[in-house]
Amino acid sequence: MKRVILVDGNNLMFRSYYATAYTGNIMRNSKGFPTNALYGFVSMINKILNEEKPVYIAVAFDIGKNFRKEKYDFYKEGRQATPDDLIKQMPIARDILTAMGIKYLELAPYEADDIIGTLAKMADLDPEYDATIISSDRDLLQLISPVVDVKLLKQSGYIKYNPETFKADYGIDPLKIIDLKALAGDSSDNIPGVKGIGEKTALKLLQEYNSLEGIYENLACIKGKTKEKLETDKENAFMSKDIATIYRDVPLNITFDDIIYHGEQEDKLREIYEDLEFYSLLKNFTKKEVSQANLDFKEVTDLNSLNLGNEVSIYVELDNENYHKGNLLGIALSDKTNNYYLKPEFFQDLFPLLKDKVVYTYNAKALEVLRKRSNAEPLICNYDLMISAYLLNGFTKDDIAYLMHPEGLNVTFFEDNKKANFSDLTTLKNDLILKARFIYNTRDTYINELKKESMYDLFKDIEMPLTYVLADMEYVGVKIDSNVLDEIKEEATVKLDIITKEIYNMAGCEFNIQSPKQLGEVIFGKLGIATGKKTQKGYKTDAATLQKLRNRHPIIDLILDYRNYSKILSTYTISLENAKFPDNKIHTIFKQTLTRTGRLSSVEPNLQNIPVRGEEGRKVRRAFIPTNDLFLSIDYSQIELRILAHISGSPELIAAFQNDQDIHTKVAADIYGVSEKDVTKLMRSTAKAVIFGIVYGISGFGLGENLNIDTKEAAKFINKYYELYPGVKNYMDNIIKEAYQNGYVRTLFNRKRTIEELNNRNYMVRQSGERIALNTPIQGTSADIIKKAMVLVYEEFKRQNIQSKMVLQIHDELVIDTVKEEVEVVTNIVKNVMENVIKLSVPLKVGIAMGKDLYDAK
DNA sequence: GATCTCACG
DNA sequence: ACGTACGTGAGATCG
Repeated sequence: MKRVILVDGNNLMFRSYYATAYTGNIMRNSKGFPTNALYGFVSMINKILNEEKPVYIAVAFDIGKNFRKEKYDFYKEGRQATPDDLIKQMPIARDILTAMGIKYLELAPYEADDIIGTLAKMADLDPEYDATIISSDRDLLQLISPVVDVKLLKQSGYIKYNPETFKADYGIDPLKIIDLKALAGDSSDNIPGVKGIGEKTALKLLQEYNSLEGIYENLACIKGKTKEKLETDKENAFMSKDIATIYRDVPLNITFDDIIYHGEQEDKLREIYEDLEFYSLLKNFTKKEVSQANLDFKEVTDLNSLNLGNEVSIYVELDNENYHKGNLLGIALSDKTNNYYLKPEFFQDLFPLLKDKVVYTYNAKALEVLRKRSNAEPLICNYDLMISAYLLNGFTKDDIAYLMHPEGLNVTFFEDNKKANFSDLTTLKNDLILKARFIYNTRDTYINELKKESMYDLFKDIEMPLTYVLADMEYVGVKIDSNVLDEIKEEATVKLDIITKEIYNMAGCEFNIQSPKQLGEVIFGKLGIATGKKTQKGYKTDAATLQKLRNRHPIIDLILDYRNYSKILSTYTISLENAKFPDNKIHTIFKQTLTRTGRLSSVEPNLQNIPVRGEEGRKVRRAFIPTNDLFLSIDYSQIELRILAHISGSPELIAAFQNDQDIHTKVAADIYGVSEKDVTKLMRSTAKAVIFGIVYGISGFGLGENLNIDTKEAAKFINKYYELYPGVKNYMDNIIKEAYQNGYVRTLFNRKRTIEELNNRNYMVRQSGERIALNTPIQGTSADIIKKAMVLVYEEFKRQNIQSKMVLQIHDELVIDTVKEEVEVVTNIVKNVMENVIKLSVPLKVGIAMGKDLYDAK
């Protein structure tokens, strides 16, 4: 028996498109061409090829006029127009199939269904063949026969239907799905059916009378409203049946030999994937030939022979993304005319030769840390490609290969190189040369682009110098007292042991408390404490949910305790200890090119989320100790609100800050209409929540959830706030309008964020885009401000030969590892710089704390 | 690898 | 009727 695979291409494309379209950022290549539907389509086809190992396969598409529309004018009316972004991808799907060696079929005025129906009929008639149809469209189920089955695609996986399984599920024969539609109609195709009859009634009728014809012949036996409905819509019912019937005699003039699977033409497929930038798929190809553009280079064996021009680009490759521990693999240099490759051993001695050059690089921070590690002479790069690419496109990944591939320069991705253990030295050298050359060649373009986008100052005066500040902070690191961590670990372990036993005892069984699934079953199932909200896989068991159930059962408090200690144990003792270097310090990496707002992030480990709110967790801060004498922590007081006051120009808010009022108390007094001295704690904290929410674009519902109050009451607070501070409301409306007009928003320092979500067809996604538009200028400006402050503090420390070291930035806070003799001068410098880094219509204010460890310095 | 949960500003 | 607060990183579970 020969099996034919028949794929509903249209269905696959639509499905793939809508599977990801709602999220807002549909996948595009660097030229902005949409690729999301194609990516899903290709994945699906690959899966089919893998699972079915087909010999005969065809993919059917809709094309041109549609004969059903001719017959029935309202066919598929009311359907939303196919999005442009999807239409554009349709022809490429065909190209991909051709390159894959798969035949695709299309013929006007027929639909994909009809083509599949015709081929299925051929299989029905030819004893040598049977067929499998693949689609998520239930209409195709009518084609099921003893030799034709259907794989009906579901959200994940599929259901395979043959005549028996279909009947078991639906209670009718497959062909009767047509009659089902004739009665129940189909809103997606705008097939009317009989008004008032749905799937349930239709199935009952068909089980009794077998077919549409049978039903009408026995109309006399049918009672009541159903009968009336059937009588009224008889004409529609038969017309619907006609429309719903797949046409199975499309004049394709082919035989099964015409749809034999030929296998892929790798070069053609690769070309398409490269254009679409489907890197993960490209990786599946057998060993790619060495980078296409081979460049001439000289391998330097004697640094004296190196004769560099005035402008030089440098690229270094490490065997680890973590440059605090990675080893150097090779060095490439390019100047105006030449390319050079240098072995790692030349690294240290290279720096004196670069001293008076204008140096360009990719990831200057990594180079700088590496330089410090090898004690080489200082070098300040003038231009960094990683940073400029990030400023121009917030989605850029931290691998130069992603910038080069769209230009046809197919250097190996870091990930792949790592998997291959960096074993291919020839490719490595060649790739390195291409990278150095690329940095050099694109520099002017990027600089011009930055200027055009008004971000050159941000780049030159803030981000570039900041790279060196961050490199220094990371390299200096933060000392860890392992004894403190051990104590906390010990305590947490003991506590967890006790709590675990108590929980098991109360639950009446042992289970994995760390598994939300099992925990949910115990709380909501076994113990029946409440009717829980559901997540995708089970019940919600997060702290906010559990908090509300605290008085229902003593186990809840135990679980909250358990979670608290287990977080401390795993993330803040064990992992932190593991992250410690041999010098007893933690050297985090501050990611400078990651966030969409301009903030930094901190990884390996994250030092921006060390516990502070809860007392137990906060003790972890005792383990962070200064290398010098004490920690000084200086943080901005309510910087985001001050920025909101400034950019909204709200006179009330500005005045409040100018008078140095407690803003939460002031807003509470305003909202509740009482004098400030009568503001209670609860009123103040409610006002605080409202104020925070406003900055995020909160809704009444969200605030209600947060404060555990009624949605309407929460909405009242929000509206009251808008009334009191119309300038804020005005800002919100304007920035959103502006964002829709431009497609982006900017910070005070011109940092730009494009917001694709605003063009999304999904209302929720657009709403989210609006909140982003409203929040980004605030959060982003705050990030700009502290970044500039860091640069200025660093420069001032240098100028005054300060030995104290900036070691951490936590968004609105700087932590200085301070020499005790310098406490006063350091405090003054940092406070001064931070408060005066920019002149706003409200003063910037800082808070100062110090102590022998990070616990006290807060 | 996706999901849930929780730590921070 | 819909779903509902911005920006992050990381650990544990589970299919």
